[in-house]
Amino acid sequence: MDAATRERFEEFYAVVRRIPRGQVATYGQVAELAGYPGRARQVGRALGLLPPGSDVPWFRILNAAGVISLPRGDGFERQRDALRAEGIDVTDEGRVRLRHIRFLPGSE
DNA sequence: GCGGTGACGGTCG
DNA sequence: CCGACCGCCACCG
Repeated sequence: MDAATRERFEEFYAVVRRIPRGQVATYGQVAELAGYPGRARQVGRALGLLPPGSDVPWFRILNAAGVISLPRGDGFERQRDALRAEGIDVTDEGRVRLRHIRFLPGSE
């Protein structure tokens, strides 16, 4: 991984850290806010590299449909539990009401 | 270097 | 609501 990529991933993390408790954002939104529109895929890649116990709230990131994108399994359940732990309604399928809890810059 | 893969997403039908 | 297509890009075999 080159320096430019690491730098970009750090910028993604910085955006994710700004998302308030109880709110969520989409991969594409994080990429856009970081200044890299169209690179939603790399946001997922970056979040996947986070070590356990990171201060980056990776679990507040969902896909554009408002659904957890992690494949079913331990990771999927950890994210679902983390969201519920902060009062967010999440269906067993991992869907939230995006329109109601989406992070909107400026409404912080 | 090439092709496939995947924590993605907008557009169309 | 769903699937197909295409654009995106780091990583892997």
